[in-house]
Amino acid sequence: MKMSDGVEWAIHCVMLLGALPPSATLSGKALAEFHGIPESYLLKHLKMLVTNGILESVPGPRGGYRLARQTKDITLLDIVQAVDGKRPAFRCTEIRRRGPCALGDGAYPRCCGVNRAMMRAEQAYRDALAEATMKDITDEFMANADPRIVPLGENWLEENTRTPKS
Amino acid sequence: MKMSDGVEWAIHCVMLLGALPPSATLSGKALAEFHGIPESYLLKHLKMLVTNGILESVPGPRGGYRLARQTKDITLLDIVQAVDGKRPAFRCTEIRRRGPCALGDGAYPRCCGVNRAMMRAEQAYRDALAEATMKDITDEFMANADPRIVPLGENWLEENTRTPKS
DNA sequence: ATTATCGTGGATATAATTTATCCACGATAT
DNA sequence: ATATCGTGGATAAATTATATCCACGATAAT
Repeated sequence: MKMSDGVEWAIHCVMLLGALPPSATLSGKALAEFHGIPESYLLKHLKMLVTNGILESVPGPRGGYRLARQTKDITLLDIVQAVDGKRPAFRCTEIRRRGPCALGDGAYPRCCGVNRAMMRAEQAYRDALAEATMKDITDEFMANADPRIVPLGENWLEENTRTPKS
Repeated sequence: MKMSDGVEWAIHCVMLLGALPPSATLSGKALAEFHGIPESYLLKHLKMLVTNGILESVPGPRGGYRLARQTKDITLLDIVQAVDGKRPAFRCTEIRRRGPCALGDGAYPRCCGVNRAMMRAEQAYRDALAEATMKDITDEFMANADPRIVPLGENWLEENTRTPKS
């Protein structure tokens, strides 16, 4: 069971976009370069973040991506579900209805108990992800980062930040 | 993110083996037939359950598989980790160390905060799985199953159960 | 107006992983 | 001796993840 690498990319992109002034943007190209990841594939994931209301996109020159809401209102769960989808990892195939001892569909009014137990565990996972806001993660990152990184990042942002009219 | 179908197969196999008398076995073929799943692939997963000390295997005629310990001492976590492995779903690729603003390895003494948050969520998931014993799941299944299934299952078990010498 | 920049969406290729099958082998009970 | 059963390795097929490319519409600068 492996989560898409795009989730990690998306989280770090949201972190970086959270450092921008209001309404400013970063282009997909800039986001890819900053993180050293393939641009053409990252765009797919950024699009999913736009579709799910986590990012806004601005077309045209000086356009790019920016946060659609504050980092305190974006959780890891939001990003994971936007990029990796909302389908459960465990997919019940109704094994109990197969084989020589199975009965007709009417004999299984309740959801399979195995499935219910797995769903409970996945809910605990989602609850924990929903507890982690991007603001908390970003703050923790800034508090513990090597001091040399701050001016580097500020300098880079200054060169790459776009400010569209709208 | 999808979990291997083998996990569901393995759980139901453990459930069925839990209904056997002590030291009795079911062959891989019988387990596959009962659940209507491919035998040759199921054997791979059964082997993992043996390797991880959840099942015991008995070779030779009248051989097969049986539980290595009681269902109350087997949790969903045991089976999930045996079949699907113990590697985390989220694998940090250290994105922070890439790109134009990255520093040398010495600048990152602590584990990435994103990774730590994801690990916390996965730990909550594992905790929930460890709470679910196969005894609980089996008991719940028997209590809620259609009454017609019980004699069917008992009959099938009687025909397919093997009792090896050791 | 014209042009260059940028995100969107679809089509498509490549790589990795999952799923599935097969066969030779050793162990064991009849 | 022989038939049954699990083990382990090799291999193939199917599915999913990863990655690239291009035509298109929108926008800002000139």
